Amino acid sequence: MPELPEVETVRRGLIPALEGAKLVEVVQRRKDLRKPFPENFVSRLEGRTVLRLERRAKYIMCVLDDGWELLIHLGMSGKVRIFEGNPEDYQAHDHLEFVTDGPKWIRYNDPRRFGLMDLIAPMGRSQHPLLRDLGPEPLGDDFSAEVLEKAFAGKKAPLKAVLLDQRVVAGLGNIYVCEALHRAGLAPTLPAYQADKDRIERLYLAIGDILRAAIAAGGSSLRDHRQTDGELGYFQHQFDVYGREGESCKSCAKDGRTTLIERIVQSGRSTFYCPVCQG
DNA sequence: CGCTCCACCTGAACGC
DNA sequence: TGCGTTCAGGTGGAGC
Repeated sequence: MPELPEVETVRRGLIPALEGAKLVEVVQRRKDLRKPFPENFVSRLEGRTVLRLERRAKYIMCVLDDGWELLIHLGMSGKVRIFEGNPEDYQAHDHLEFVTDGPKWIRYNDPRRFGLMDLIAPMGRSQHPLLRDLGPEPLGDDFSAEVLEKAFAGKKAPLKAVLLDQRVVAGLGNIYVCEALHRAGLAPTLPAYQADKDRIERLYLAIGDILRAAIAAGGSSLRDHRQTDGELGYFQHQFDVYGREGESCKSCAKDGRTTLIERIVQSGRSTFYCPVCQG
């Protein structure tokens, strides 16, 4: 499910409930998600205070008062909800609960269990196997057209596949890659090394524009994504291509042309694009 | 190493 | 109504 804008929406939603709050009780209902929970997960969290919530790529990092960090990845279907006080009985796939001294009740639900959690030792973030190979944050100072240019050099994989590679730039997924390529007017099938400076500059700008707009809309809700209050995200209404196979291209329509969005499969995943303005 | 494919898991949507 | 098939926002390991 969640790409950078959805994860950032969840992080922002969690701030008022978790920053400065003590975890007075942690309820863990199964031993694993995609990976096993860390050893003694509950006892290592109970009594800890959360100092800050940060985000790296699609990971939420909870910085704890003992220097350790709780790392959360939502996988495809992970959801975090915040309740005031004790919510009614738990439902299927409610795998984890955090009770704070707030008292806010934070619940992690993940039907497909592609999510994962881990504990990172103090100062261990840069060595962590899930984090160490990540590329730059697309909304951070380390990301630029030059970074893309270097990453694209010599790569004959299509732009779609290269932008999904978290080592190139961290946080994009299937939706926002499709949308960014459309906004930049680039064919998803173009071998990365063939993209010239001009196109790369457009792509760089498009990525930032799309992500900022999506965060402002609370992310995109297709099936699973919810904000932490249960509210939907709204960016799906602004999609130009994603999920719009057979519908008309909005930017072509502005130029007085009628063209239809197409769907192809690249590295096993749907790509939506306009064959005319992404020529 | 570069690249593609597949499995991991559940549920929703669709066709018959 | 029910059953089988397909697909889904991610990721890492297998395999070529």
